[in-house]
Amino acid sequence: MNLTSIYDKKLRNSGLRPTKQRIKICEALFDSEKTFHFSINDLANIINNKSSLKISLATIYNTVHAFKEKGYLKQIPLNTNQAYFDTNISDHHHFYDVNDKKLIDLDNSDVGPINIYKKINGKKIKSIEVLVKLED
Amino acid sequence: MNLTSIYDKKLRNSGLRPTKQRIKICEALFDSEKTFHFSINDLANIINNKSSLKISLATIYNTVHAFKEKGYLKQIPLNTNQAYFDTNISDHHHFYDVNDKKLIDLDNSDVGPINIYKKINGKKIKSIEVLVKLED
DNA sequence: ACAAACTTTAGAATCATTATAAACTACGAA
DNA sequence: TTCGTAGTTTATAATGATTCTAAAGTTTGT
Ligand SMILES: [Mn+2]
Ligand SMILES: [Mn+2]
Ligand SMILES: [Zn+2]
Ligand SMILES: [Zn+2]
Repeated sequence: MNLTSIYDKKLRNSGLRPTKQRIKICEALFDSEKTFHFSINDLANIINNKSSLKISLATIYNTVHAFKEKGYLKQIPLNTNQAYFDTNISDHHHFYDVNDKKLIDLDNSDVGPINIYKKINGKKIKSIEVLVKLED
Repeated sequence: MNLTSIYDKKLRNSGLRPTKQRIKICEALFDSEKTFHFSINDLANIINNKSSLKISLATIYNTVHAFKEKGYLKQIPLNTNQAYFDTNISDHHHFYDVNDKKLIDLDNSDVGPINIYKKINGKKIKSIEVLVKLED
């Protein structure tokens, strides 16, 4: 089974029609071995520079949000003027280099176990994310 | 020594002139025992509802940024469309209730020690912030 | 082939934030 | 105290990421 039909199935299973735009966005996001971090504009450039089929920004926004809903992407909590996403959806954390403005993965194995002792009544933990800021 | 003259000194020591706008912003931020979280708009409402001296949004932005630079405020890393700040500048962390969209402090004592095993050459750790998302 | 539901898109709208530049204020020196 | 300068405030405009709109295009099941 080739990648395109895997994406086709992935999309169908999520209730999303496998349009050529969505397949192409899947290719840009999930073809590579390595995971990566990106802003919407990064992704638009990746896609629209390397191909003749141009995808509108609106579609890229729509698709990234849909993929985030479905759990195929994660958004990284950061104090920036634009949203950053991650194709690495495993439980993991981040370095943020404030000088170079770069994100670096911190695998779960790079961080000791995190214990939260405080409980809030009627609420349960959905995720725990650690942001480690780095400077020179 | 009253609060106003404490703020006066605090501002002078930071190289900021103690204008009536900045004193008033200090009062809104630092008079209370309790620390709190706020957006720029929250702060503008707090100030401009409870007083006859209206302060322009531009000044509030400028002052909040200046205070953040000086370390009198912290910005909280969050995926929201607006910046959130914290008058609690101690080392601490946050719950974010995704249903109620509320921030709750997690004191350092509420979180076990955090160990980061990965090192990046030439960089040092500036801060470690944990965001724990809560859901119902 | 057809109708319905879904999708894409250009362009407009929104809105948080930043920039501009003119009027105002604080402050030190004379 | 008066003056000059640097710093500050403000209304307003500009910016830019994101979302909305509605019309045109596509996919899907029958
Ligand atoms: Mn943010
Ligand atoms: Mn953000
Ligand atoms: Zn990552
Ligand atoms: Zn806090």
